[in-house]
Amino acid sequence: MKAIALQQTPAIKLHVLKDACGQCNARELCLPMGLNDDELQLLDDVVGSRQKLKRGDALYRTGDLFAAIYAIKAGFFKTEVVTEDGRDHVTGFQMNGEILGMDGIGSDAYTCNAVALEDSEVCLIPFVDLEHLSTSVPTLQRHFHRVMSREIVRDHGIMMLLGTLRADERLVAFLLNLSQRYAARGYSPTEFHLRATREEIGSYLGLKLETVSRALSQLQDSGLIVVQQKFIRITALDGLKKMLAHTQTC
Amino acid sequence: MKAIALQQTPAIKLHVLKDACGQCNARELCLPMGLNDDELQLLDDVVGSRQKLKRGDALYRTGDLFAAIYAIKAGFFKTEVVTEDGRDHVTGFQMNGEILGMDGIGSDAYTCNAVALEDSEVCLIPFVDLEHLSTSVPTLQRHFHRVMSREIVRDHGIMMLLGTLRADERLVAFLLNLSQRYAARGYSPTEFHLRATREEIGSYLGLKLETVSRALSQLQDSGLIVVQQKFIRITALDGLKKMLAHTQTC
DNA sequence: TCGCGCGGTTGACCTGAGTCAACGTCGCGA
DNA sequence: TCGCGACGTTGACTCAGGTCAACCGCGCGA
Repeated sequence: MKAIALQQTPAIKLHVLKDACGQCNARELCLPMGLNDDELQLLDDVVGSRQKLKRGDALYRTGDLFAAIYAIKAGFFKTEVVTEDGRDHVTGFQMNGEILGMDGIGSDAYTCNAVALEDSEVCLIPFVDLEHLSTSVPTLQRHFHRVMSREIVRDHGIMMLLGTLRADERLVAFLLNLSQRYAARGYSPTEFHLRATREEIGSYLGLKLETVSRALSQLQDSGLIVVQQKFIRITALDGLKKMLAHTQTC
Repeated sequence: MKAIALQQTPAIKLHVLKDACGQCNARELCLPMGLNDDELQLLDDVVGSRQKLKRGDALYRTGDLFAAIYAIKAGFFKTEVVTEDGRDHVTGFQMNGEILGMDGIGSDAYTCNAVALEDSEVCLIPFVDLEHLSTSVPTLQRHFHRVMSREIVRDHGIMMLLGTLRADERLVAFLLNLSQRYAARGYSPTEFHLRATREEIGSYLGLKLETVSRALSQLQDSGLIVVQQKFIRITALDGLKKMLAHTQTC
């Protein structure tokens, strides 16, 4: 095993230099998922420049011409839709391995703002190239469709949340979702930093910032979590899950 | 003009017999949008059986194995997500020319129920065939991506609605959306029948059925609409639009 | 180092929508 | 034709979450 790995070193070096998908620690969650080495190489050729963003920078804004989707290499983003009359609403929080910009495909312009909530890095993927490559790499085509479909399913989940859950239940669903996504990335599922403000979380959950603050305090008083500003420790994961599970059952 | 049309009759007859996309009156809103005649023929070959549904029939249910998406030829559907604990939530209403089933792509199983709200007819499109064809017909590939993307954008709009609008504003947004979609299909934008019950509308908008009823009555009292059971006549389209536009502006 | 401002918490009060209940109406099947 | 059941409307009351306001504390820049 070791010997084989060593023999492969030169080829791997090349990848490292290119800083490509094959070496990205988000690859297993990202677009390359399920691709073999050859297909991965083809995708590498399509993935364009990396782009670094500072906290607060917008990756794209509503109305910007659509040309590419973005894979998040590292960092944390929010997407928000804004109406003419100034109302805005956070539609999601995205972390490494997730894809940004699919909202732009339908109208050749992005329909929301994507803003970095911490210093971040993304990979630009020109959409025409991706479409072209996916005509010859069925695995990639299929996987891209899956990614889009899951975005739709995710949105349905949020619609359900916004339409049927109480304030504290929404908060719990949000925390459990974060917990699960951090776990999938090898981070602690029970200790993490919120990158969003109470106001952004509130916008996402259809609540006011005061309500978010109160609900967090209440969960802390119940001994389910510990809150220190943006730091969250979940002390009773099962307890949180139970809060969601049997709300209307009994 | 007339003569040319007559000359084409034999070819058209063939299509009519097949009852295919080329003759479907929903084609301009549906998957064939933007395809030329040759491409249309290829798509026709892929589109499988038609399927008729009675009011109340489910086209598919949560957990059913995913194999196809469906184009609505005629009729009206709702999609609803259901949780283990019995909560359910209507995520959308679909009419002719729209695509159902894209929620199933991501996990090889449908993630919601699609139920006919009136007698309806759909075209079954085997998904593997669609993916295969779209590798050789870029226009189709691109259009399918657009359709999925628009679904995402639509969902973002509903999230905004659920997160930020008051009950009466949600109702108005819902009515204006229906109005606009009927108009796009050549029906009256100001007179139509709701196919959904007050409860289904409420679920969609994150409201209780009583609130929907009250909001409708209130809009009628304001002279903006006339409600007779499921029949709606919009008497002041501008007035409704204004209700949404300048809610927080002044 | 200090002070300012942003983000967060908490309390008091208010209101929009939910809840519960009674009643009306339409359409269908016996 | 009648009666039943599903759907819809309306009223009275309740309460979850919004609003407004005061205060705290941390971090950043002068």
